[in-house]
Amino acid sequence: MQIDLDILFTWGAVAKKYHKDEIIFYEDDLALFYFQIIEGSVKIFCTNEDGKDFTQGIFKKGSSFGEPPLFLDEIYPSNAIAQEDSVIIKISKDKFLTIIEEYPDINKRFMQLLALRIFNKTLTTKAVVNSKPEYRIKAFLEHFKKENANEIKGKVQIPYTRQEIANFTGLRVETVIRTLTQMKNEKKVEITNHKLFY
Amino acid sequence: MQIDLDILFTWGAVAKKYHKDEIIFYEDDLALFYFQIIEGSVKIFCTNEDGKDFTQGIFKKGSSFGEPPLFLDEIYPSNAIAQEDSVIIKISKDKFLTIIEEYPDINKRFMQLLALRIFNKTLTTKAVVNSKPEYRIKAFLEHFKKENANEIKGKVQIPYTRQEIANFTGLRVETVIRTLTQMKNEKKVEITNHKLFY
DNA sequence: CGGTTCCTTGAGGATGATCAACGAGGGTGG
DNA sequence: CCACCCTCGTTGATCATCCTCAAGGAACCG
Repeated sequence: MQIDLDILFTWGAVAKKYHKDEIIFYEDDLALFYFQIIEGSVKIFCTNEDGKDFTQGIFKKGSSFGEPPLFLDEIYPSNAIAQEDSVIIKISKDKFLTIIEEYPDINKRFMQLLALRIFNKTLTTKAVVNSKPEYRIKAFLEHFKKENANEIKGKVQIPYTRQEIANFTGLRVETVIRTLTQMKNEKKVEITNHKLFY
Repeated sequence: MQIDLDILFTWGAVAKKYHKDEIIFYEDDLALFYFQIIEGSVKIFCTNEDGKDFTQGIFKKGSSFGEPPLFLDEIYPSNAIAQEDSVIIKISKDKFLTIIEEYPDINKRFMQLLALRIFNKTLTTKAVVNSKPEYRIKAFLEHFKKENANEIKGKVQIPYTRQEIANFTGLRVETVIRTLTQMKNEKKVEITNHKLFY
């Protein structure tokens, strides 16, 4: 949970429903609100000139998203879309910034959150700039495992389609599939019944 | 200037000289200090398995670098090297975090700094994941111009070698050169006497 | 002038993208 | 229970392009 719901509502936040595939904000929109997910999930992505999507991140229940531009008077560098029917709480930028100032512990947690985002983006960039598909996919799997690090031991099922992995890694579906079967033969991943484990 | 030097010294910071090409920290080192450049410049970079470097950023006089892991008890995801003989002020992580708590305006500026880094990294990732060399280079040039945005009007000279541009974009030198001459023919950049203008 | 460092060009090869087609599973309605 | 559809996974053939390797030229500096 990012900011306590009581606090958000006290300061005048409102919850809004979004249908699956509804756009929450567009690239180049000015950032005017702080968003926090109460129910559902949100994908942040960019589209390049030839229509290929790149997934910058997926955010789940309890997470906030799209905060950085709020601190900068900037536009969004990516789009946000509801991946499923979702309920999202919104509060204006000004109020959000005030909350950040009023509550030192929230402030501190945001600093850590931003630092973590940078850390992860550094790793992502490093992985993605590397041409080799296997390296990119391994980095993606590693990252997923770390995020859901309940159990370091043992294989974890990867709950993404090949297409989604392609969008995360900047590869094409076919390349993802071919690389994964290769990795399977080399025992680097496990595939049972089309389901992927790492 | 990131943190006022008086404050840093009051809290027990020390300045240290680094020679050109001296490593300041290595990837996988635990982050123990806050660094701020008094004189010189620092390059943050990663090296991938086949020895190719990727430049994550270059920091100049007055800037801090390598802060995100301080907030996270994390290791560095990249290396830092002095690009020239430099003087860098160091202060322990604990003291740095204390300063952040004690001075609200410094806190605020750091929040903005981290937000800006995320914003830029989002753009970088977006550019780098795109296969087309021209797009990657254009994004790099755009970014440089924005950072040094004294004069939006008119061409700016790009003070980097082709190799450095290659390291920023994840391309090979030859590809950078060929793409640049192509862009020159299409009047997208200007090249005079091997010097590049955008 | 000799030695670096950087820039440039060409030829060839490796590999990911593209295009086209098909297979497999799951859900729905008749 | 079956027929249909829709999404997801898979495979093969071909293409485009960036990388690689090799060589030489240009600028700069002591």
